Amino acid sequence: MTSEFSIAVHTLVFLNHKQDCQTSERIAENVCTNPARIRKILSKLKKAGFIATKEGIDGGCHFVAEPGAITLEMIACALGETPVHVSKRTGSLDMDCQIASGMGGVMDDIYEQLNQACFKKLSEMTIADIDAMIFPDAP
Amino acid sequence: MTSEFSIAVHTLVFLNHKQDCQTSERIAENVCTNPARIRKILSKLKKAGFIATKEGIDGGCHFVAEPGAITLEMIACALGETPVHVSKRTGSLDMDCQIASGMGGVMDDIYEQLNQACFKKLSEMTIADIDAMIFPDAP
DNA sequence: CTTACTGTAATAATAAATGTTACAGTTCAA
DNA sequence: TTGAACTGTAACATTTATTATTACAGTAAG
Repeated sequence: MTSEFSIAVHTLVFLNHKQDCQTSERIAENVCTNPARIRKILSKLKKAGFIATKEGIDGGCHFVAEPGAITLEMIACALGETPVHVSKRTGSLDMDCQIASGMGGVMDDIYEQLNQACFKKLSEMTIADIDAMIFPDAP
Repeated sequence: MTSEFSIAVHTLVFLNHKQDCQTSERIAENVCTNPARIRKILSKLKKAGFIATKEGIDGGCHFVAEPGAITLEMIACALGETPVHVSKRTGSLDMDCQIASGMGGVMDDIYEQLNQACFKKLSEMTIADIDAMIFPDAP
């Protein structure tokens, strides 16, 4: 998982809380990163239909979805995140040994299962849930 | 998850299959990496009691545990792996905003839950299971 | 037509993972 | 008792992935 995911969740919680239009600069300030990175992430969140953006002066973005309906799984998907991933495969397909040639695929399967387990967990949490963790005394 | 985990599992399957003593060089060859890396990982697997090593000429290592009793969770623990981790935290504790100061901790909790889900999955797979995937026609 | 934004790409900097080299220590056997 | 073939471990180099920075074209409002 990259920090894009943390940033996206943070951003949505922020936009949900401040209902008015926010600029990428204000969001970046709250998240502690730079506006260009925020805009790149906003663009994916917009494609997924979670937020709406407005260009030009007085532009910015705001939350347009139902916070209780947006799960962290949906966000991770919108970003194309893979919670568990390993770049290097061990062994090599063209080796004349069932272990050396087969372990790469077997481990891929296992990581796939781990990802499914993660997505299942993420599907059980919504932006509304996170908001409630940050503001436990809200009405 | 780093590739150390894939290498460790591959190594244990390899050692389990070849019951005799194997050098780090042979293992490295099968895994497609270098002997020094293998030795570093073997040292952790040894501490966990999965293998025994022998120094000096004619040295090497061999599997000493019951393949059906060694789960992938035990291996991941022995290596100190964290399946899901994000280095950067968003926001900052000293900011005067509940979201900016609180999201870091909330996301840490979530990643912790994902890790638990992964470990649970990993606890359901043993070296014997992996061996059976590689050699489906074994007795 | 100027100001304050978004959208996006190119590039730079930083951090993490992996590979390489080196060498002291161990064991065995000639 | 010396040398060959290993392990164990650390230091360093390289590669790859992630994050930050800069830049600029496009848009909307006044």
